Amino acid sequence: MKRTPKRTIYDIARVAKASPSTVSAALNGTWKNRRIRAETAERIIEIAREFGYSTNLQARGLRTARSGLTALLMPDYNRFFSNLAEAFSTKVRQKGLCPVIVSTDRDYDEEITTVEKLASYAVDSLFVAGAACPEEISQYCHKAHIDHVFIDQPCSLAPSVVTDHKNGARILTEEMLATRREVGDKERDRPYFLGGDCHLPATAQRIEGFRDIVQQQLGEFHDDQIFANSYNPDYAEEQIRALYDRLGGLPSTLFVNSISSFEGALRFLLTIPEEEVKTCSFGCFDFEPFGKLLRFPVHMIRQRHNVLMDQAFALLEDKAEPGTLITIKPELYSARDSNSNIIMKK
Amino acid sequence: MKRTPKRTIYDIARVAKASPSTVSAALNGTWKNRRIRAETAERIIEIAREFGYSTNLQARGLRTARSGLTALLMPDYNRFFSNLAEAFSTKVRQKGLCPVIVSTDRDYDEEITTVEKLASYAVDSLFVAGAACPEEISQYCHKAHIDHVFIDQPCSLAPSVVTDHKNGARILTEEMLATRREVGDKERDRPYFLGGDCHLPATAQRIEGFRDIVQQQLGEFHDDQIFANSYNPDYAEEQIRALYDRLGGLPSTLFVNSISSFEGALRFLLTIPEEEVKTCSFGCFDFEPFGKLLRFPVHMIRQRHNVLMDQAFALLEDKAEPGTLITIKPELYSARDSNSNIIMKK
DNA sequence: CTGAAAGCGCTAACAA
DNA sequence: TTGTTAGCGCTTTCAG
Repeated sequence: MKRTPKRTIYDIARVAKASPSTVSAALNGTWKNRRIRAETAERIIEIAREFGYSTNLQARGLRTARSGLTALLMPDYNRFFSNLAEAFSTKVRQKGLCPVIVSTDRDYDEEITTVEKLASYAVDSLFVAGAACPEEISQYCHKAHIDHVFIDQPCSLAPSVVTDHKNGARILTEEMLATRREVGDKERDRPYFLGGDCHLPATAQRIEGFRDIVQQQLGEFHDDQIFANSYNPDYAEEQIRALYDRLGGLPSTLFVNSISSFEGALRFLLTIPEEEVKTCSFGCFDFEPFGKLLRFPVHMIRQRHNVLMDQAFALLEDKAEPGTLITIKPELYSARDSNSNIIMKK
Repeated sequence: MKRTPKRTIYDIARVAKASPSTVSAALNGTWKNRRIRAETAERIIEIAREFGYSTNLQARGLRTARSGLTALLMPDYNRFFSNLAEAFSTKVRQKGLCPVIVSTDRDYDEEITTVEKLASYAVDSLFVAGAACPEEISQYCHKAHIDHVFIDQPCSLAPSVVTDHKNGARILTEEMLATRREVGDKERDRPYFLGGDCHLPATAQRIEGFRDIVQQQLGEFHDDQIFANSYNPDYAEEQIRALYDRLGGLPSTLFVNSISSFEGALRFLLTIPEEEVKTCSFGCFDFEPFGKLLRFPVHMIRQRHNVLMDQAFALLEDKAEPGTLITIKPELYSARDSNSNIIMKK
């Protein structure tokens, strides 16, 4: 059954009446500098084709101390990271390299051991998205001489590319205010911010942007307009219910931070009449295709996964300085652009 | 800056005053059979720890003609495949191996070249999900002596595990019928099937299951209850609109095949009053968390990605025969179980 | 223009 | 109980 004992360059060399080194050079393109006769090279390449030869990448890797593997480390396969993974995969394959994607479940130890394992395979470079412990990872990579870059969650010891949360929040807030209908009640006409964790940088920056615009356009802002103690959908559900009860209705403007919080809010919204829901101008700092298909308008912010990835590759190629931080303004998906029968101001 | 010229077993051997082979054995567990003194082994392991030693996996791979890499090939990162990828990743890491996930965009050539590349890395085994060309992939794997298994899209030349579409459709149809409210109009009370491609096996099997139950419970069935010429959302949108116009309202039971078709249907549903939408019993042969958060009941079918993956691993471990086909009954997410204010029969 | 030979780091016979 | 040794398949000086 061993019909294919796997050909090597030695087999080819024998048939081509050339030496292994010549074959090697011919096959991997180095033959121009080795001044090998084009004719010889072509002959070798032809034989290799006939043999169905393919380079043993482990052998090459052992010899060159590289591997042709490019790795992406990420927490899980939620929509955003899945999109990142897809962009990554495409890019890496275009370069003729092999993508290795490992998810580590936001687990500190898993992240470290995974990086160690990847180093053992001599991956050429490492992309780290949404890391739990960026600094440790970066330290290890430096020690192991692995080029690396951070995405979404920055690291002070390496180049990073992240979403511009503050400006994203500004844009979203502006759009919410531009499309809202005031109800004439002071309390209900104040914009509210729901969900996320204000102790985490991403949420904190979004709150900043939100506050900026609110203050600028409405003149005043109070901290009790913010409910940001958890990403948990249950938290969002509770808070919006409480708010609804207190105000005697929905606020006219609600900034929902993340899809999970939006899910919680939606669970509450199911319990009140559709007409009421339609009176509120919603913004969601995250993107979910189904958001366009609800029976009320929702503006959404989408992280540009492709741009983030492109920039990450660029940072690596340019061998950017450790501290380098690139921020990418996210995209607004305005409910105004949906072709739905949603009701808005005017 | 080359502070870490990377330790090898030779470095350890020197310090431990042992031979490289002893070190090797001690470090990879083979030392029991090699009858190495426990004391020696421990000493070696200790030194390795101090050195921060880690095995060069490319060298080991070259020597053993294996790699410790386990690969998953899939079309893209949609929800289902992302879930598969996550299950895969977790399982592989548990085994101490390294997952390699490559998406090939449903491209025939990409699939083949990717398999070739993976073979060049001597991956230990290959999981292929939703393949465009299963047979070719399998042939190549056989030639290259790579253990492989197919998921979702079966292959006659290798073991496969797929979803039981027919029974899934039965379950879904039963649930839709059990929860529907008839409107008293003969035409509108016939169940309809929307979306998918009846020339593809998956859709064909779902139609079979749908028809089975409809015939069994309602006695009659006509082919014009089926609209299955495309997965495109636009197609679904058009067809449901036409149906609505013809019937003078929604049917009381609608089986929507796949999330993309559901999206199309939803676009139409946005254009009619909520009260009308609530009169229809919807089923979707796919799972989407937001489906539970709509303002009307939707029963959903979810492929058991974890079970599919578990079975795929089992097939490989048992070295299952080439023709082996395992079918997995999918899961029903009944709208009856959602804690929403949806309106149903009774 | 081309070949010989060393060696990447590891494992597994085979000796001892 | 341990050491010696021969490669795995490739790339890369160095010598022609």
